[in-house]
Amino acid sequence: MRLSRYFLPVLKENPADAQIVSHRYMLRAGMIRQQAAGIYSWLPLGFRVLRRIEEIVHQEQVRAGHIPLLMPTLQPADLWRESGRYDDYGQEMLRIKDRHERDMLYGPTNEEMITDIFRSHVSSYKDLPLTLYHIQWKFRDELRPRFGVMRGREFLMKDGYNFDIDKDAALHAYNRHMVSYLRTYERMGLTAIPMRAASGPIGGDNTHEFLVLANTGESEVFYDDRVTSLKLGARDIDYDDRSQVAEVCKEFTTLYARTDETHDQAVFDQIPEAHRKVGRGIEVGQIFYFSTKYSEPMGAVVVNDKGERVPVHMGSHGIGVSRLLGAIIEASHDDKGIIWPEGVTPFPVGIVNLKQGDSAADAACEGLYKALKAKGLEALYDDRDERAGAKFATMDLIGLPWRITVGPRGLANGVVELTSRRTGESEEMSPEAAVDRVAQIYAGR
RNA sequence: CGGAGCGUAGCGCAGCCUGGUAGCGCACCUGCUUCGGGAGCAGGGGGUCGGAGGUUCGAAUCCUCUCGCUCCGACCA
Repeated sequence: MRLSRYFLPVLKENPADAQIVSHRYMLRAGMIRQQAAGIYSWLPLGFRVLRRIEEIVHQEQVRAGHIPLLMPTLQPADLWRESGRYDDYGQEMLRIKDRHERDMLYGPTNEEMITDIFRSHVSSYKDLPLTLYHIQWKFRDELRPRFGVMRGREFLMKDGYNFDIDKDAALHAYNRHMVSYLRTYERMGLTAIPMRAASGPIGGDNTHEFLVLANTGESEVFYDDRVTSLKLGARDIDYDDRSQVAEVCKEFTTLYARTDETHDQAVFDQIPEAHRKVGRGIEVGQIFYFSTKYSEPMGAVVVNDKGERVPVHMGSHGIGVSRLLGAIIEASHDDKGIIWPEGVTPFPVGIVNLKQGDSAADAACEGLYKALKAKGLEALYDDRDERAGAKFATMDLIGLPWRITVGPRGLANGVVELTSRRTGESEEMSPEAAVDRVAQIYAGR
């Protein structure tokens, strides 16, 4: 993408309403535009990152054996009357009437609807296990939206639902989700710690929240800091292998890590003092096992191998997709702007032409741009007629992890500069070498 | 929802107290100079002062109502 033809409305000054760094940078980098309290348009740069995050979530869900579908944003109230949540949910649920005065609602979550789909089409234990998920916009009419996309009213969420014949099978689904989530967050360059959580209005007694450590987080967290060095890495996981998956979960949940909701000071005090940490975290996901809470009232039953009709065991599992943008920025930025991890960056690399109009510089940039494209990498080429300082400032702000700087001075020696946004370190090399290096960095992305 | 505050150009703000017909910086447009970390000079365009009533010869400014947004607290992916 050539910046001169892109739509990237960056701001030099900080918008007054943005209180936290991720919100400020998302506005300044031209990623979002607020339309109402807690409701945002996604401008091209923000939209690219959102799509990228969504893609990673999809890939890891499918890898775990979960099946994508898509349910609507608007739902009939009757389904919610069946589960009893139409009255329980309160003002957070946006209620709407259609032209025939039928009660509708903008879905805050989809347990009822997925259960309805399940009960109409599945009737035998032979069709289990089954996990369906979607990534869809939700609306929760928060009392107080704030912090940009971190706490919006409209937000994009991945929500998945497992249907299993018994508790053991459902707990395996729970574990499978935990592992797939760990992998999902790692691919985004995040350390998200599973912490035992309290169940909210969704219900259930087995639940973990995934927290990204950040001092702007809304939850207070207590943890043994050795959890932060646990990594899933590239290990090969068979998601159908119950014991292997359970082992991974055990590895990641044995060390103490809890939010203020479930914190137990007595247990916490037993951690060696050097590892005992109190901090703040951003909740980026949550998994639940809630047994037959929805299947029973809504009649989601299957016939088991003895010919008996039994309610299925369910769980629901969510990842806040739009919130993740904020969380990633909170975890990865400096005073100049965002620093995108390679996994989610809107463009893999930026090209800065220091002297637009200089025939050698222009030609070198064009060559780099095309060579990168040939390797499947779409660079953001700053071909504007701006001074070097303005171009650097823009690149730093929008946070592309790698930058190739091209100027007449370097070209006279046959080199361009490859700079890491994270470390600020630069290395001079030939344009061909720069392309190869970038391609190597993104190999297997 | 309880408490506090703010709505004046795309963004950041001044003007309001003490009414007299709207201003500054950034951004934008034109020209010249400049050009390896947000350039300088000159010129220019853009605003129903959130909205509706009211007071007044006259309202961004005073009064009433209303809408929106933000912050602190209690709740949530």
